[in-house]
Amino acid sequence: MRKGSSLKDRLEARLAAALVAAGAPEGTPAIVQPATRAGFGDYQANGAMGAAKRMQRNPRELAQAALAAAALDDMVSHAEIAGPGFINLTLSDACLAAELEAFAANVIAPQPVTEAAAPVVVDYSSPNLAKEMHVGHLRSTIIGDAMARVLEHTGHAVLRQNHVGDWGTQFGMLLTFMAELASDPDKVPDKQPDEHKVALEHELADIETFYRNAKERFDADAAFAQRARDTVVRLQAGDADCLARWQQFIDISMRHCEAVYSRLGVGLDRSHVHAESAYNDDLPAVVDDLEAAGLLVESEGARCVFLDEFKGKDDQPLPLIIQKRDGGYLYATTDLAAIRYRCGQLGAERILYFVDNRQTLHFRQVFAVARAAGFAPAHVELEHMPFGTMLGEDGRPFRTRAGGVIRLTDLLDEAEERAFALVSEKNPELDETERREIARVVGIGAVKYADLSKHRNSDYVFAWDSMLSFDGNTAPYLQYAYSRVQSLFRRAEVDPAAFDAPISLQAEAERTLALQLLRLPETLATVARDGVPHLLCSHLFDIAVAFMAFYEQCPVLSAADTATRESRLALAQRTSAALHTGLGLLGIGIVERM
RNA sequence: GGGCGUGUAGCUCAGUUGGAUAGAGCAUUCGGCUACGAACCGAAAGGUCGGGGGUUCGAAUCCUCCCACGCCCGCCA
Repeated sequence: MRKGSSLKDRLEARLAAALVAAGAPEGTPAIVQPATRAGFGDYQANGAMGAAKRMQRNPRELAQAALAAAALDDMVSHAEIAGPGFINLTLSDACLAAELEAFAANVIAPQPVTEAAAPVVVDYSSPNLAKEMHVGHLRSTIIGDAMARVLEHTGHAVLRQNHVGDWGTQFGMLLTFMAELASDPDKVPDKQPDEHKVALEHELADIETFYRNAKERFDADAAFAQRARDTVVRLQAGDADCLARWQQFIDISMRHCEAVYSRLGVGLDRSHVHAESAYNDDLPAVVDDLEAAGLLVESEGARCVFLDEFKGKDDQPLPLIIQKRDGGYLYATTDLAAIRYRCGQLGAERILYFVDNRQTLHFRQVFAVARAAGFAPAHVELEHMPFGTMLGEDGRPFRTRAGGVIRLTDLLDEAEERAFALVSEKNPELDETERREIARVVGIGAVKYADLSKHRNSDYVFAWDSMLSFDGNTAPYLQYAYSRVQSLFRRAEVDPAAFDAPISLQAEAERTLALQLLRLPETLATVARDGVPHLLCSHLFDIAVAFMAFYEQCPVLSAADTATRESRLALAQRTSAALHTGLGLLGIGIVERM
């Protein structure tokens, strides 16, 4: 049995083969899925109906023939044809017990990277270093990070790529403002009188404010604006002075990001940064390649690629601008260079972009051009994994009353504060240090889960209360379930990591829990394929609900006999491992008590 | 004007290549702590799946037309 293969996959493979054996065309899927209702067993196969229709055969007969040919006796204790041709399957207790036996190896342990697997590149977070990270960066950062973990767990070599913006036009403005402050500290805007002559380093401690002040200068002073534009040119031409100041700014801004990543428990560090500027030297080569491929066209002074499949207003051809009239490059050029690098140097077989859905058209164009230019060979999958825009509670694109954004730091502070108040109320007997630590894990977890648990493609409304909710389908519920299992082990005085015992499923609640646990691999496979971690959230929630029901109905420590007690402890142990692993893949922490 | 996306319970959202009686959480109502931790559990109530038409054994899901909202459509990223 292959590690990580799900029960569903195995049933699917056997029934699909059986359908073919029963006369269906090669490649006919069995369409196995969890049963839609309890009375229908554990899994159902719906493929016979569609196949029979195409073959003009009686669907129930085909289903019956397939079921016989599949010979599922080793897995299934009861099977029947229902309705127009559903195949309803009930897994045998022996099968469930055997699966639970191998749980640690098949489900919990990461799948080894097999074959000569080419790496999957995950492009996520990618903040613009000109500004401070704000709540709008949560989705890309958190979802991308969870996906990187899930892909690794399911046996892929993953290369995280943080394509930070460090080379855009705004840097001219920022560097000019920096130079001005360095030479004349009196120009520091007097937001507060005592900040009048602060050092540059101190000023840069709040990048968001720094950016706003620079922008104000830019908008108000034409001479300043011109100097800013000149600075961009000098920077991109490699002027040593500009580069030094740029480096200083980038370092400070990167440190801000790293602080946020660290608080969020996001697995990004400097080794994953491959900034826009890193492609600077490649850009002329990208242009040359496009030229050589005969794709470049000059239009209104700019060099563009026009592809037939993209039309703009009035059916006019839609350009992808590669090089501006003034010779400057744009983000399309950098994105093409990145694809060229990731395919050519990194040898990627799949590249995932966790980027705002407003860039959908941009990526469709860039991908198409990358194919046409040969930067991305046909076997490489380029996938934009778009996510929704953050809206305010009025349904308009999000802003604070001051027209700004909410800094991630402030959101996380608020989350921890609320969690601390809650844990202090629920468990005042814990000492403050422990309550602080619990508040940190619970608060951050709640924020992350709020983002992870929704389908990434829908817009979402920024609201403190829903983001910091601790009730219902939230991270704290899952963390609570985990801490309850741990409590069981503390009382039983056994180490869950070392404990094991034969499992025998008697009560209905035990069987339900077992099935939920064993479905984890099929969920992980879907998440890895489609980039949808919300399915993992909802599955972990199902596991937690099943555990809570089991916990209510099935006494563990005071079970009637030792065998039952140990069997239930073993089931609890699987639950603990599943929650630990699942939350870990989501990047959400756990606590032993809360 | 064209393209992309969204529209499901009062609110926030699930719904996996079309499957059987559309599911959760919150809120509401009712019940459960001398109990392996009540951040919990059980139950009830709540739906013309934006609207019309079509495809078929079967549609929230596929096709078509319409409505509402959001985003994108040449030198920002």
